Amino acid sequence: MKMNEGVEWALHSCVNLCWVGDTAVPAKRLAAFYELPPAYLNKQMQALVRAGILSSTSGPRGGFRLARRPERITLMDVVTAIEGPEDAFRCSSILADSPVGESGHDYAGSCFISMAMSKAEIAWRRELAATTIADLRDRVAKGFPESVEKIARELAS
Amino acid sequence: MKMNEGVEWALHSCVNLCWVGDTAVPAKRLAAFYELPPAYLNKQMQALVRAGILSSTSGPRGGFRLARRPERITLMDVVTAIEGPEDAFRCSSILADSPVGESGHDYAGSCFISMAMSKAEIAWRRELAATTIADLRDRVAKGFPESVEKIARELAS
DNA sequence: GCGGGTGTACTCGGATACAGGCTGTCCGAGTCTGGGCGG
DNA sequence: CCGCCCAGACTCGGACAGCCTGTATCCGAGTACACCCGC
Repeated sequence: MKMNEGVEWALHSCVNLCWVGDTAVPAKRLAAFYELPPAYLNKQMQALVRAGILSSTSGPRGGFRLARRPERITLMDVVTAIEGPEDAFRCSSILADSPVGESGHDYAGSCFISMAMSKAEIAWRRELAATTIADLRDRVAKGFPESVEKIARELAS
Repeated sequence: MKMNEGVEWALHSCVNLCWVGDTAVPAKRLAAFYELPPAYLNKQMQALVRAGILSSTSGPRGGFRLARRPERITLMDVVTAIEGPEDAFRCSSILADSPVGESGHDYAGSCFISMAMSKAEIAWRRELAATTIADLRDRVAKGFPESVEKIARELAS
């Protein structure tokens, strides 16, 4: 169970986009900041666009920008955009194939094991939804104020 | 991010092993209960043995049994045994390759993004650790008492 | 000098290869059982 | 009748293929800019 590496890239890039105001930043420059493969980061950004987290512009002076205020973007939004909406644990209803189960029945909501695993994932999602990109931005601004200007300059060049 | 299917199999099998007392049940019979591939389930059971959750016996009348009381086995233990101890989100310290980072430094404990993701995973793990195999066993006993005897008989045959 | 048209370069977006891990299978080592044999 | 020995079968354990998702890349469609030409 390994999370898509794009989640980390997407989160870092979203926070970075907070510092450049409303100007669009191309994937190439976002990738250069962390020395990431530009085309692959572009693929991840596309997922964020489809999820309505970013908006994209083509052509010269184009690129990506935040589609809404950072206060309205949670970590949960970003994770879901990259990983998809499905839970990590998926009840395959093996009970349906057992002597004590009913064939063809969906046990995702009734099997105690599935319910316990779902409860844990909900706790995880709740925690992710409680933090926003703005929270991260503020922590960086408070903890490393000297970096902010440098990031903005690097992404603008 | 999809969890190993063996986790579901292992959890079901652990609960089932609660009903047979201290007798060993071979992987072949555990697998037959859910019509699972026997050799592959055996592979997952091996992981539980390595984690000290089950004990195994070779030869006729051999098989797997719980290595300790179900009250002492949490869902977290089983998940860790199958999936490994690593977190789903792994900080790759991309900050170290950025203009504002220190090359070679490990940012797993200082990067705000990594910290936020870890906090969510801890909530998930805490929830998993709060439920034991005994809890699941009791819920089944309370909710489906007529199934218990049937399971025990099926696994003994 | 000014406006319009065109060419160019830039960027996103999706289609296309490559790799690693999960899924599934097979065979060998070890062990317990059960029956046969000898005392 | 009892105890020992041996053959057989059973089970775990690790080594070996196949597939599917994540990783990485490339090329085409669309667009905005900048330059050039004509008025």
